[in-house]
Amino acid sequence: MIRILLLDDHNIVRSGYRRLIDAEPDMCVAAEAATVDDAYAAARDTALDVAVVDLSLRGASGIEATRRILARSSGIRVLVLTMHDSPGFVTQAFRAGAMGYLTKSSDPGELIGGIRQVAAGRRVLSADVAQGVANAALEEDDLLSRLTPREFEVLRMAASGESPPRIALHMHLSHKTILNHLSAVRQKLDTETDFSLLRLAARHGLVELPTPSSVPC
Amino acid sequence: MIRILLLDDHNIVRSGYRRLIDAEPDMCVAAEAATVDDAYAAARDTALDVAVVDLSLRGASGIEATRRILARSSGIRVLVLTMHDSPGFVTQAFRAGAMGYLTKSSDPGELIGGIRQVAAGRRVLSADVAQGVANAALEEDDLLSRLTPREFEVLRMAASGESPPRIALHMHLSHKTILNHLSAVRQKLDTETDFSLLRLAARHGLVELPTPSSVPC
DNA sequence: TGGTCGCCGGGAAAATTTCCCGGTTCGCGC
DNA sequence: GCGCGAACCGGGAAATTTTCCCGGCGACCA
Repeated sequence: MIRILLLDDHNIVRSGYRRLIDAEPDMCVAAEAATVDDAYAAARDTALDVAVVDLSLRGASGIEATRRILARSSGIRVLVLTMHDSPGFVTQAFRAGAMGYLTKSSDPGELIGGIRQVAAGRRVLSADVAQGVANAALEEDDLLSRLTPREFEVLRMAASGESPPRIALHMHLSHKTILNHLSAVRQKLDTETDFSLLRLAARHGLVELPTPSSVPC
Repeated sequence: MIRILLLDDHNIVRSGYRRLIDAEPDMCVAAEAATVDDAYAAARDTALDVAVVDLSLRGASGIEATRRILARSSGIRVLVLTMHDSPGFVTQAFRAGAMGYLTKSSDPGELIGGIRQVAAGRRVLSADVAQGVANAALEEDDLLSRLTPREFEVLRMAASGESPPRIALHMHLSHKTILNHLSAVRQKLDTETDFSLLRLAARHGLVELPTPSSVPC
């Protein structure tokens, strides 16, 4: 019998997983957790074989959860189950010690099979995700390093919401120079829209972005 | 017997919901869909009582789905089930004709109960969400709520990084119409730059933004 | 000393955005 | 039914912005 811990902050989603898993004769959900702390406590107090972990949790990430669960409990394996399919997440997860990575778009059968694989000590990776990882590993060099320091700085200020005139004022430059720099940035980073440019900047940690939790404005 | 349509682009999550629902004696999942188009087709071809709709779909949003489902099938009621708890989403959903709004953090019992309520023609709203909506309604009208559904949808796609031509293609509209919508959005929301517009959208939970962790180092 | 590079900014061409228009559909009150 | 307003679609022209190209400056290096 494979004993399983579910970590996902959505109650309903968790309940659904439980039904899926409990329907299998050789596995059962031994614990549920909505937060990293709860999961940590469960891993300490309960005998477990596999932890099924969501990455996008409120507060700390599933990566952190993975690390903490593994640090506490020696026999356990972690299977990440998330909506994200970015290569970055995948490498982060495996680096943190996960044994498997599935997206929520996978077949329910893949989840069941994946749990068995992971419990047996084998690695698991969604086919759709593997493709992306392979591509990223080949081509992806850090885009931001092509920017000159000045361009980098202008992008940082623009991405944090300042308007070009304000940036110019702040940097004691001409309005026009800022626009020229921004133009160069757009071209070097090959972005179609300013939206995608900002997303790129955010992905590289250039700016911190507001989260839905800070609603009032 | 309440006949239900599930619309969610995550296969595994959908399967979980199905288990939850099929365990009830008086309801059953009559159709599943991963895309708005599939849901539309299902609503046309199948006799249905309630549609359980996720808001964050790849491509078009659940708002759009809600409108299209309701337009096609007269007897059906829509229950939105999503991770988002921002007031903007809630008002958009009800404006599109939804009868209920639950977050995934709700109890599984609330989903079951909510389906029964909605099927009976009563409105349903998560307690946690109601709080936020009430606050937003009191202190100031939510910025995003001044947008029309169409503008909302265009903003959502643009903010998630799609280029205007791609959006036009996806929505079967003219390139020009998208630009006009975006222009209206910029004006209504009074943003100086597209960067600040995207930040605003992110703050209201309109899009999920990439985090620094998604880049391989 | 000549070459390259980053940086600054002006001016004109090119592209985009904004603005305004007419048309359609839908829902609502009368 | 009928008028009314609102949302929606999209074309065309004006207005604005972005891009492109330019010259000039200082720093670094072979």
